Amino acid sequence: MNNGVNLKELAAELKLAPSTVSRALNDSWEISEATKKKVISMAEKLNYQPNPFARSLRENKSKTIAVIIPERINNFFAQVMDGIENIAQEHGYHLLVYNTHEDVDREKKIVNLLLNGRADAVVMSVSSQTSDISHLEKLYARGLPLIFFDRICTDIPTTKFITNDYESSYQGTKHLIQQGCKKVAFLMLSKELSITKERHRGYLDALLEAGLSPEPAFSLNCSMCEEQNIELIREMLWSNNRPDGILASVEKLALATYQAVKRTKLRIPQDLKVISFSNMGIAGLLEPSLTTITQPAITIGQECAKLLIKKLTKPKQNDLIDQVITIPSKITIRSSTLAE
Amino acid sequence: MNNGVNLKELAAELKLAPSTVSRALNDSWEISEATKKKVISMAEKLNYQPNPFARSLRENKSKTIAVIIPERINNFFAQVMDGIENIAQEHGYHLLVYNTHEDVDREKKIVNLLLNGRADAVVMSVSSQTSDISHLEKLYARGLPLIFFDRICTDIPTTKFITNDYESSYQGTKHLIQQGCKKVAFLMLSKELSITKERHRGYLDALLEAGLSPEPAFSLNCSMCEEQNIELIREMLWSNNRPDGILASVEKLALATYQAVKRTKLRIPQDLKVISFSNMGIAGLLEPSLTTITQPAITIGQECAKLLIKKLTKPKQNDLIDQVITIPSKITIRSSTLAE
DNA sequence: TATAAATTCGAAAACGTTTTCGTATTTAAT
DNA sequence: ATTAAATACGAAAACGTTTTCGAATTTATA
Repeated sequence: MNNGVNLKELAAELKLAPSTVSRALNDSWEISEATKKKVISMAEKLNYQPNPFARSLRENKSKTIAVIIPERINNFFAQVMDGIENIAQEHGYHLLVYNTHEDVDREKKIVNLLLNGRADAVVMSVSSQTSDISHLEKLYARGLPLIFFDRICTDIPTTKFITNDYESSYQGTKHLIQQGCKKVAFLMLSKELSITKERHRGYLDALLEAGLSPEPAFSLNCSMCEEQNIELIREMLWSNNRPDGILASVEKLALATYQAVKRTKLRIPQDLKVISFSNMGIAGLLEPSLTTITQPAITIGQECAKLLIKKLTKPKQNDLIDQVITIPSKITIRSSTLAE
Repeated sequence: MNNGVNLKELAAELKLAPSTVSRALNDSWEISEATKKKVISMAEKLNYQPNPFARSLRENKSKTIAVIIPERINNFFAQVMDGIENIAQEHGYHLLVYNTHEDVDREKKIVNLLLNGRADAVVMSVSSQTSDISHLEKLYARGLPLIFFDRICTDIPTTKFITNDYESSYQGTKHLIQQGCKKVAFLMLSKELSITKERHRGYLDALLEAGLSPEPAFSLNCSMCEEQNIELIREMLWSNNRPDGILASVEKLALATYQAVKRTKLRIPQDLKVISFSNMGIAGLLEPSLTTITQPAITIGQECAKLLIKKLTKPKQNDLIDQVITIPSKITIRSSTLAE
């Protein structure tokens, strides 16, 4: 409401020109130490707060980064956000946060909102329903620094941060096989997602290497609806050719699996072993405790922010070159994959 | 980077004055329908995007709401955020999100950052370490619309949204007693917090009503350190005068309790019954499943945003009067409080 | 001592909008 | 036909910064 004192008033109080005061506050070499001190102390006394919009308008930058995630109630994305915020706060950047709720239309609207330069850069993970990427291409063409993480968009030539999806999935599947599984199922959110493609490849390769033939029906394409997923999994578990192991490519599908199992007579891990990509803090408190592939979420967020801020502060030297940077996950073995 | 076409260029293309174009786009009555159509179609053709900072500077508002929470990896706060974002998106508002990590110093820095008018309003839940509220008073004095939720600041005369903390806690404690508990402990994050005060009152009153004398040692003041909390709780459970029931005033302390119990020979619910304020989606998947008091998080978020936006769009008619609005929680009884 | 260079500051433009004020044209009223 | 009012638009100011350009004073150089 009341915006306090502005630069002109501060200058008048000091009997100086606004330009001088501005330079003094920005520690310009053109201003003597004596006046700098006077200006700064008066600014503190009057509690001067520069208007961010005037500054943004003039400098054509907002010190703001937009973050777009598909889900907020999600340990992985929440941790990434914390990582981004860590670095951003350190450098005086603000965070505009948007949740697409896994909805492409919402994603498009949000991306279009960012076309006007409200944020200096965008870091995002695409929704599971995103196949048409014209909105992202438009954003990229606009020249706005753009970084993807986790669920990346391969066709946009910029830097992406992911975990070792293929390798982790391969190792996870291998672990299931080593624990005695013969029929391993793979649970995915959407075939479009970069992570499902890579993780599915790792899953398939591990099967083939073990001489197991991948059953098409065991690659289960789930939806966004929790209850639907549970029923889908339950049906698979009730079929006469049911899997004895499950690799969930995202956390929520592991939880859906646990719920589905509760609707059967099956026991984990005796009848069904479960491993999942998950950043749950309490995987050890589930019954049975869940074997997880944990992504380095905070690090991923930090690296995204670091790179972006480097690009923003030294635009000449740094370009977001078209590359995929991989930070490995960590497998934690718990009861859900215990051999008998 | 490239900001596209601006108002002046758009006006030149149309051979009109910038003022006319501005008015046409803002659907002013001073402009004829004919020119409005011309302007709008040309604006779409050239993909004109108004500069948000120029607009903010001129209008002295940013269509941005700042949200300050103490923790991001927290089901309750994540749900509240989703609720806020729902309403905000509907009305074209953007969300600046800040996480204090339960740290007062961080909270102060963030609040000071908002003093310059970057956001049109603030909705927040204070950190557990906040006792000195001078920074909040300054923010309030600044005239910025300010709303608290959950962890409120009673001394700031504005509108606050909470759940029925006292009543829920009272009922939760009563439930434990009804299930046979004679010695109920209360776990809190910090004595300063509004929610702990209210929830503790409810706890005490339920004990007194049942003729049970509150044991001071059973009101356990925990810290922010997960491991410390677990040990604190474990020690309490190992004492020769251990509680047989626990009411956790926040979710993370219930989880700490579960971890602590795993380090003892005790069983839930046979030796210890547990109930907790919690918005976990998977309370039913814990072993044993956790009896919860679930706050109407999404609704709280939505109501905060609704009220704030009403205040922002019709500033004259709406004031954030000094009142506490209560939206009741819901108790879901599960295995962790089952009587033998 | 005269001149060049360094130091320190001010005036004004610029960023891209919205809005106040003014004005020309058209329509209505007498 | 004359005047009043309504309609439709333009010129310019304003929002609060930063920065370009210029100028005055002081210091260094010859």
